[in-house]
Amino acid sequence: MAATEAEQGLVEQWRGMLALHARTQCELDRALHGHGLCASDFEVLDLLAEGVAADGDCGYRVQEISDRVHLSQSALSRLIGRLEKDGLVDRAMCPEDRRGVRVVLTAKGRALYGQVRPVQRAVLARMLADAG
Amino acid sequence: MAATEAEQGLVEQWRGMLALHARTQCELDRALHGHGLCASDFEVLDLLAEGVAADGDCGYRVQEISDRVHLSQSALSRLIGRLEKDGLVDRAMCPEDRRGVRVVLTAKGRALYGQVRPVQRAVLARMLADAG
DNA sequence: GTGCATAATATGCAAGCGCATTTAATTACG
DNA sequence: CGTAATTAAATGCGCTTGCATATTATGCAC
Repeated sequence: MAATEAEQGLVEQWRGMLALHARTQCELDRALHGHGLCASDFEVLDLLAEGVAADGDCGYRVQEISDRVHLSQSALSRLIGRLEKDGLVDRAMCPEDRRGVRVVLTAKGRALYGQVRPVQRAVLARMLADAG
Repeated sequence: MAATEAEQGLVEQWRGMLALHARTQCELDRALHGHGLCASDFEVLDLLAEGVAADGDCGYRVQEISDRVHLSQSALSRLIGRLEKDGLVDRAMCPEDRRGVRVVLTAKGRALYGQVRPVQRAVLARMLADAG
C-alpha cells in the first residue's frame, strides 16, 4: 500500500535524524567538556555572542533566548545560573519590565566563546559534511 | 570568504536539525506519556517488535539493541529494567554466552506496542511531513 | 586447572531536564 | 485606587542520562 510506504519513509527519515543528531550531540558534548561547557551552554553563548557586536551592554531577555533555544524555561533558567556562577554572563534586571532579566556576556564569556567556537564548528564540519 | 560561507551553511543546517529534532522528540514524549512510555522506550519496543514476526522466542541481545539505539549502555540497561518491571519484556540468560542477556517482548508488550505504534507514526507524519 | 586479560551487564553517583508550583511585577477591569 | 488575571523568571521534585566502577562470565596462556 502507498500509505505504508510513505509511513516507512517517515520512519527511516526519523531514524536517520536520530542517529545523526545523537552522534553529533555526543561529539559536541565531548569536545566542549574540556572547556567546562555542554552543548546547551554553547547554544546559549552562541546566541549571546552573535546578538551584539562588541559593546557588551544590550544583551537578551531570557524569554528571547527561550524562543531560540530548545530547552524548557526552567532548564534555561538554571543553565543561565550556571553560566553566571562561572562568570561567563551577567544577569541584570530590566529597567522597563522589572520581572524580566537581561543576560549579557562578560569579557570572560566572550573570550571563552572565541576559544570554543572553532572547536564547535570543526565538530559540525566533521559530523555533518558527508552524512547530511 | 568561501570557508566562512560553508561554515555558516553547516551552522544553519545544524540549527534546523536541532529545532526539528527537539519539536518532534517533545511531541513524541507527550503523545507516549499517556501510555506510560517515553520516546526511548518506544525506540526499543519498535526494534524488538520488528525483530521477530509472531513467535516471541528469539529476541535480541542487549548488545545488539545497544548498537541500534542511541543510548549509553547503562541507560539502556536501566530502560530494559523498567520495561521488565512493567511486564512489557522478559529478560533471559543467553544459553550460548551466559554473560549475555536476551530480551523478548511479552504478550503485554506486544499488545501495548500495537496500540502505541499508530500514535507514534501519526506524530512523525505530522511533524516531519512539511518541515523535512 | 590456575591466573590474567577481556567482554557483557548492572549499579553508584552526580548532573541536566521537564513538569508543576511559587514568587514577584505588570496589566486589566471594576 | 484596588483587586483579579496574567506574565517573567526561579525553585521543588522526580526521572533519565552518561561516566566510572563493580560484578559475573569467557577465553587464552602456561
